[in-house]
Amino acid sequence: MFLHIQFDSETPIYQQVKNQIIRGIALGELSLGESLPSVRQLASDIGINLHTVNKVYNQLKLEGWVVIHRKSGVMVNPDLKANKSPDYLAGLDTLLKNITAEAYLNGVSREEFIDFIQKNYDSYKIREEK
Amino acid sequence: MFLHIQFDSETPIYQQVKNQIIRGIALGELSLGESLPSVRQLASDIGINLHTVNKVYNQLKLEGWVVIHRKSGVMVNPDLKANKSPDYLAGLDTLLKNITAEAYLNGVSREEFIDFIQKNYDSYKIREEK
DNA sequence: CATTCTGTTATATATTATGTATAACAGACA
DNA sequence: TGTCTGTTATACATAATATATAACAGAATG
Repeated sequence: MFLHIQFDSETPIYQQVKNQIIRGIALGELSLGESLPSVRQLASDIGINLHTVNKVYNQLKLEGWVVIHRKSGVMVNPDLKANKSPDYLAGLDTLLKNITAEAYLNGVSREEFIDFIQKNYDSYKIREEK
Repeated sequence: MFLHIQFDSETPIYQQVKNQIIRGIALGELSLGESLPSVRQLASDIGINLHTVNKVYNQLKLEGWVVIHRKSGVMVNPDLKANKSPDYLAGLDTLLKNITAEAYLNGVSREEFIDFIQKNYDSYKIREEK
């Protein structure tokens, strides 16, 4: 797996795992329909508790990123749907307002900021399941 | 004051207050050198505890957003300095990678995203102290 | 000098979030 | 029958968040 967890980070472990899985899908490192490790396997790989992984998978399921079948386990949702819900957009709005304000005050120019966003977007490409 | 706190939010109160003060500076709603309410006053206005506000002011001081003088109280730092430290930039990098990945998967186009960033930046302008 | 306002510190308490530990359950599959 | 899945239950420890009450020390003002 491609996960790198910082155990001394202020960001909770489960949040780091969750973020990296979602990013993995966007980058195409995880294809749609691809199987993810079992809760026990991933927990063992990272060196964390089973329940922490289970929490991640559960949230990913609730948010539609993965589907879970008994026994077959967890896989990236083969039918990912765009979710521009009002709640999501409202949260994104607030988040970006705060981040850009701080970046502006810290001397990050609009051009720098946008260039960074563009480079990120250019690296994203959903990889279809085979 | 211009603060609007959502008490049912997952975002901690102190974090909301902190974000809104920083954003207030970027928007020019707070001028450099402007006095902020005392810890007790602001706590009373919002309807929260004195210590929660004190925590905010303390973090803002440590990060250089405000200066605090005994008795004269808290004011927006008249000599704000850009802080593009490696730590800050690394945190911003990780944060934006995660946000853009999720936005991409949720169907927010690069153009939409960038347009939003631009409009934010256009609204920022530090207001100098008089 | 006494009052009043500052931020600050100290204690204590309550609730929630995070993470771990151990165990067991039920479905699916070989 | 084992063995693998996710899932649930229970318990525990630690940290984060927020409140409550009280007191302290510096600075300004009457």
